[in-house]
Amino acid sequence: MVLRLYDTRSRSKRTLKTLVPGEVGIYVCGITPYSPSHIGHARQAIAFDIIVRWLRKSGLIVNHITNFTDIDDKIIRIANEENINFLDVANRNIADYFEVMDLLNVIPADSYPRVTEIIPEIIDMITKLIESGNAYSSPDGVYFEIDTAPEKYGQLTGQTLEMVREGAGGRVSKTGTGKKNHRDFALWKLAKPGEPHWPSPWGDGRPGWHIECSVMSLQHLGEQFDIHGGGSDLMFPHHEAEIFQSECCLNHDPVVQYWIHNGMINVDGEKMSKSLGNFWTIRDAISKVEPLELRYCLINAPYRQPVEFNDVMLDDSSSHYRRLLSAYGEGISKCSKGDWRSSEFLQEAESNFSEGMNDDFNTRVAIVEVQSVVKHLREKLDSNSYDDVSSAVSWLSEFAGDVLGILPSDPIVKEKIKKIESERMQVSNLVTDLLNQRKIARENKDWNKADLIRNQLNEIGVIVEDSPNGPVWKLK
RNA sequence: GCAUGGGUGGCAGAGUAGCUAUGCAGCGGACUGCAAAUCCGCGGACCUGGGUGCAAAUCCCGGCCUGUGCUCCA
Repeated sequence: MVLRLYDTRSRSKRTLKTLVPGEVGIYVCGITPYSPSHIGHARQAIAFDIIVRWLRKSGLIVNHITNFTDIDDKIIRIANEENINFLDVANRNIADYFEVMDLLNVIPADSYPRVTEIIPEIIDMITKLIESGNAYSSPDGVYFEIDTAPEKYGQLTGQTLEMVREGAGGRVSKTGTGKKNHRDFALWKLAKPGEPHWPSPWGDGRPGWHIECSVMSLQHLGEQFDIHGGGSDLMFPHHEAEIFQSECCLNHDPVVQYWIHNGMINVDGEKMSKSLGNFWTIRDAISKVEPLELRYCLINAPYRQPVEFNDVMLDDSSSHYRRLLSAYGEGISKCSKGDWRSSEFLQEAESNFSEGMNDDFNTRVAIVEVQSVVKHLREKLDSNSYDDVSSAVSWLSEFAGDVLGILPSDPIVKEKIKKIESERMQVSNLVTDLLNQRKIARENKDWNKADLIRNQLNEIGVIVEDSPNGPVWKLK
């Protein structure tokens, strides 16, 4: 089967053909750790997590690199405010990132390079860019000179030099300083008093924002590599700057074969941002729902679309998610996994699922198939046909679990079931007693008393459901 | 202003020419004393004006609305 992905540069879906057959290198721009991670970071990490999972599932050996920009203006500002070292700010937020990503079931990248660990390599690349005539040193730093490679402008956003010249309007004047041209961007910034800095041939300072990614991708993935990803808000200027740097330094065109960008999160129809006050950290969200419910919510739309996020959306997706998990949990507690390939229905579901994923990682289509298998599983559970239950469970484990990452691992599911069992045991006698009383009341058609007992049970956290085979109860 | 996406039922959101998307919500039914859970069924949509086609939500042109980018941003 052929995997097609949407390439921002060509603005079309292209068949994935890797530079080295059977292997794929993917570089994803990570976070600037100046504050605890928000759900936009979660959406991005989950989107690329699933992309990587699917590439692996397709038989490719994946090398996945995600970076941390652990030095920047905002990190410095916060460090100064709190009177601590800038690395303390970065480190605590990186720790937070790893913690929440683990909760969200994001498989770690193969490497997480940090800017502060590759300063010599950055200086090397800047040196090369000066030697090749693409960069120049000025009184306040080193800049990349756009006019040395004008043909590379606007490859991702479609803008031309003229457009920016005109459209920049009032913004042009405030960018000045040592630049020859307002469109040039910084490779090395000389330190102002009190700022963290590293020595360089051009004076003490620190790297500009874009150069790190060119250096890191080169280091880990080579002079040319397959996929470069990131949020759509990074297309300009960050990723276009990377194209200038990498291609001019390495003399390859293109360095990156496929550019893929995830959509933003909207709240009330607008991009989530701190200034609008419509901001959710990951911890905000997972204080309301389980982490995997959040994960489920964030893959409801294909990765390129904006995701509309609010309480209602979160509630909606968690209610379906619970249905999925309860059917799955019931399934694995009743029988071991079988072989889904023995079922025609499940083969069909697999085929639809894979077709969706191969069409630019369409998780929405994939979820529809998951929903349909859950429905199928419910039917089989209700009719006690355990061969079918065990094959459906194995399908879900493979696709909803391994590929989409929305199921907890079986030990955790079983642990949870066990925990619930033991909690049940603790109240079991009391509940049985009350249920007997209720049974008698119901037999006497004393509905008031029966409902009173049900309310009483509800207060101690027990939900009673009357099935055709008598009452079933569970803990909230 | 320029660039680049999008406008599908109450909500979310697939679908690029002919065949029920799907989920949540709603309605009806089964089951129930009621409720819950589960199952079955139903209704309801393709921004607008033209064009091409036997056939258009789907292709082409115009209009309107809207998101994002052009400054740090996942």
